[in-house]
Amino acid sequence: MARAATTSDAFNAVAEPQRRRILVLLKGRERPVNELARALRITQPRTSKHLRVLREVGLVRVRGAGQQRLYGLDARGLQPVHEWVIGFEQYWNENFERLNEYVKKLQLKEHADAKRS
Amino acid sequence: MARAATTSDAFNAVAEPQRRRILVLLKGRERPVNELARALRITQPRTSKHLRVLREVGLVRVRGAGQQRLYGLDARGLQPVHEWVIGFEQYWNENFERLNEYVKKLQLKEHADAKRS
DNA sequence: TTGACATATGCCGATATGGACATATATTTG
DNA sequence: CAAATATATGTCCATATCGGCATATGTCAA
Repeated sequence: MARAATTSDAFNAVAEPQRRRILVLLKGRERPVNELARALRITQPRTSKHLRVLREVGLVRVRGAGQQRLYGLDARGLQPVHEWVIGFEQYWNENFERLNEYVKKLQLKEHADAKRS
Repeated sequence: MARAATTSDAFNAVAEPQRRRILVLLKGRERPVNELARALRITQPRTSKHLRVLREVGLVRVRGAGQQRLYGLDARGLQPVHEWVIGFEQYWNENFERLNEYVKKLQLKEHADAKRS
């Protein structure tokens, strides 16, 4: 088995820098493919392929508008990512660092006390 | 150019389910490789390789402890991921959905009014 | 229908897996 | 030093890209 498909879930889809940029660009409003391609300075085919991946994991929606196809953000799929990551927030928090240090010192102290008694 | 290396950044490292599980397991305390392998029910070599990736992006630290090597969490590298995702929070928020609907209706109304005048 | 413009797809090449297995390395102990 | 235990690495295989290019598909206008 090779690496998981980028279309397997939001985690994989979002691992690609260009796709993250696309999602950011779609924050404000819907945009047609060519506009995205120009903004990202990548070819149109590549843009379409990234959009396809994003569509397959449900992070964007498409809507035909004449000749164009307008892509819009559907960020709900990012919620699982957010929930997973938020579970680690305390570990990079400065306060947690302090608490951590404090606990360590306490443990050392208790250990020393136990030996002494 | 092929897909970005899993060691290129936290986004890629975390795209792998097993690696996410490893990070979760390391939340409470440091653990040796074999313990992680047993917990994940994957082979030891595979576990070591996942740990290597996590080490290369700085999400875990290693510490020799006798024959064992204890891996510990260093979640600071997840902060960029969190910051990126949090930028989309408003878009999956129920309140935002409502606001969105409201704005759309307003726009429709204005459009109609403009026509009428 | 023919053009023109906007997108989507197919194919090729180079690369980086993730998993299984065998094996090298490192550390502790007798 | 040799054996035992814990890890790390190298190799092989199958697969999934990502990018570029050519080209098919779709839509609108004259």
